[in-house]
Amino acid sequence: MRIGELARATGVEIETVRYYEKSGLLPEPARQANGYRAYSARHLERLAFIRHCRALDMPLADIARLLDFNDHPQSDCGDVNTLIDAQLARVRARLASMHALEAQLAALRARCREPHATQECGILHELVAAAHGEACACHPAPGRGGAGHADPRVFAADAEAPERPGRCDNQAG
Amino acid sequence: MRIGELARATGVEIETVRYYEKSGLLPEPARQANGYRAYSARHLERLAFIRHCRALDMPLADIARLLDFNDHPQSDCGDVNTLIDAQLARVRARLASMHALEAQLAALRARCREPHATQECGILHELVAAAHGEACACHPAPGRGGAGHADPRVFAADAEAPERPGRCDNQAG
DNA sequence: GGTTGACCCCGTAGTGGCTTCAGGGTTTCC
DNA sequence: GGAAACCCTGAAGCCACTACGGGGTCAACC
Repeated sequence: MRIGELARATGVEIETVRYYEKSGLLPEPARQANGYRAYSARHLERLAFIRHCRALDMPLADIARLLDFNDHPQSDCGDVNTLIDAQLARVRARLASMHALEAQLAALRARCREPHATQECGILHELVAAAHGEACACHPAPGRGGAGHADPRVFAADAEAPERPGRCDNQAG
Repeated sequence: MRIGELARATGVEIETVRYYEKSGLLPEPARQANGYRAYSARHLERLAFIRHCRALDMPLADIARLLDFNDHPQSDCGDVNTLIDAQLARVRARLASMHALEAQLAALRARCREPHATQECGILHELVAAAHGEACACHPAPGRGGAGHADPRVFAADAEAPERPGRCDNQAG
């Protein structure tokens, strides 16, 4: 099985397959006489597994660990739970902030229904007002002490990040 | 106002402030005799605006365009609408796929309640089965024709991406 | 046998939005 | 006067790819 077939069979792009190999997720396949990669059924299986986990938005490092568990069935699977829990926590945190985000954007969009000069644009006025610290959905208090902005980092950090100083104690206004 | 004060006032990290300057979002400030950056109220305002837009998860390129509209109040604001609409569409598409994701992860997690050997781990079994093409929440059909996996690219592409061949017609099994 | 086109190889660089690092200088406080 | 806090710059690292450049291989067709 050549790389193109493998790619078609799993729905993973050829470049991505080579990338997984380089990153150590997919073992190096045998080579044909001409240097082409020759994949086995085991590769197909493993790549499909990776693909599925990626569809679950897991980081490659976590997938590597799952593959490792899979390769060593004797080990305790407690860490699998932890791993899935962490992923679930990440997804839920993201989901929560994205709901807030959607509400804000929808409200923002409602401020401007028809074309007009930018000067009177409700959207820009709202954004500027919010930036000034006036009330808005994600930025309630005009000075200090409010819940403040949703932290942009929530998409990257959250759940298992080591503690860091907050960035949301907005004092402008 | 030095960079540290600006950073504290807006809740943006110092490095990020410099990064925004380098990317052209924030105009270069004046310098003190010792070379330190000296920011004005206008910078504070602009950075707060950027921060607010980033909290709305807008790409920096879009923010640059909003700032440009803001700087030219005479222009028509139709593009502001388009921009917010695109952002809203992106967020909604992401939300939808994240909801599906959460359901899958929760179902997966339910397969494994207590510690045991990896060999009997319901989570791994489910993942492997799914990768094999057997039924699972995101991968219903055992061969072809199902809705297939959620496309990982949905987080990057979606809404306004140019048409591309689908990657989800999984034929493994 | 020459050409076309599909397929494959490799290494490197680019994406976005930062973050970190290395290696310095300046200011402030005790 | 020495330590700590602050500031500077440029470059590299992060993630998970994606794209590019420049080449080799192979089967089919004229």
